Amino acid sequence: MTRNDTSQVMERAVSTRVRLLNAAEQLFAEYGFNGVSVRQIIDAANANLGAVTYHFNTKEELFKAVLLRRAEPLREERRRVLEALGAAGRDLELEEVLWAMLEPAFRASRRNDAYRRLLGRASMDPTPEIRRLMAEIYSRDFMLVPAVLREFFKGMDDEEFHWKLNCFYGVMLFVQADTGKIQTIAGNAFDTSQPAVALRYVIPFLAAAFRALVAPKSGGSMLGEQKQPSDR
Amino acid sequence: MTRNDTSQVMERAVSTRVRLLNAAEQLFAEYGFNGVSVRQIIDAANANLGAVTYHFNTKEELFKAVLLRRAEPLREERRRVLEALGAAGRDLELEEVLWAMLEPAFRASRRNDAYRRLLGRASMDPTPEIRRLMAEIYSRDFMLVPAVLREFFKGMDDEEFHWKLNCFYGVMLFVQADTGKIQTIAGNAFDTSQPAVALRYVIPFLAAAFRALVAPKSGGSMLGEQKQPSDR
DNA sequence: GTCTATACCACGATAGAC
DNA sequence: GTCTATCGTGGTATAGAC
Repeated sequence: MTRNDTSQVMERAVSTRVRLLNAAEQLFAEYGFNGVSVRQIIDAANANLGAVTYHFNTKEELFKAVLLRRAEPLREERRRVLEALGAAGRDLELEEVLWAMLEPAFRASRRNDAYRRLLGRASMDPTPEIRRLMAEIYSRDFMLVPAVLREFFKGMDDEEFHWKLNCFYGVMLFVQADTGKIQTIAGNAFDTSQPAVALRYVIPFLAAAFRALVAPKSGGSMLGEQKQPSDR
Repeated sequence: MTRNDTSQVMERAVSTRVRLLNAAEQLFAEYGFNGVSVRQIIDAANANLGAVTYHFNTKEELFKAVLLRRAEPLREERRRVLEALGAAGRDLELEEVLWAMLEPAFRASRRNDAYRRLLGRASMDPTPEIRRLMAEIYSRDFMLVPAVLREFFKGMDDEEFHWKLNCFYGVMLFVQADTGKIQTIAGNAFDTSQPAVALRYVIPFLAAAFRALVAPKSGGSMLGEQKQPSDR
């Protein structure tokens, strides 16, 4: 029946809501939240300005919806990879745990490559509203990393552990964000978009860094002192 | 004479141009280029909208002027520190070179604490215009790091060296940017604003990471492969 | 319920008065 | 050097078509 055929075509076509989410994901990833106008998004999605208000209310809630669509699958993937490692029934290596944290976030596909960059870039965005939003959506994921890694460094004091975590996030988010800065040094032929290659170099980098010894505070390490001791 | 007194007061007062630069530096550091309006800046600087056009032409050129004011002194400071190390007349340690790269950028003072965060945050900004601007202003500084570090790892192939550089920038810029993300894990009492403390932990982290061995490509490193060892 | 058309005020940029 | 008026565009809100 023609009516059936027509409705099937309608169902196969992507809804306005999803077209808006897809266009917003691409554009926010490329230009940041404040670098994209709602009108750019509706043009790319072939939609009307009011459709954004109807489906998402505000630009910020559209941004949030873009993130939420992928957040749960990513969380699930991390959980699955960690469990698969644990199922081996032996003590895990630090490198394996780092892999479980990074691989799901680094992985690219036709569907979520924009999300990978968006996640990295939005996580480094200074805007207070964006920072609040990221903390709201991803706080559980943030907590997973220290919870799992702390086991490997039980003797380490909190200050050192937190600084190493801080550096860890810098590496993870910067590689995810893939802003092209390294290409200004290494040249445009240097490809940072392949997750398997990234993991090959980032994991040994981070593993060695976490295992690094820090000189005890009392010791007179020349590195910790100021050059001019003039101001008290 | 009252005229003299008045003119001295006038001279002691900061010029509109400098008030605009100071206000813009603070606000851009906090909210990012696109997160601040010119009208916010002129309110904070007690200036008029037209004064921005007169002194800087556009918002983007005001942003550029904010960066340029501090860029040359920072470059000079890096050069000075490197030379002071070289003057010791011996082979440098990797840690000393890292210190020369990081300390001038991390150092905080009443005058440039906002600049430190602005530099880190703007360097991670995805907006194409900002990226172009940063490359234009700081390309020389970018090049200094690989030029100096390459000497320590002459046997390392380019791919590995560039990936390690990529991670290095992630750590440096994220620590500089000081976005407060780590505080959502470590708590608000965790202080990341002290350059001497940051250097104490970041330098051993990076030094160990740079020295880390990466398994050769041909070798069967389990980390480079997919999770399921089913094949073979 | 889903979307279109339109109006509102704040924004960046410009021209020109003072 | 400084300020005002104005233009096109931005995010948001709403009335109403379907």
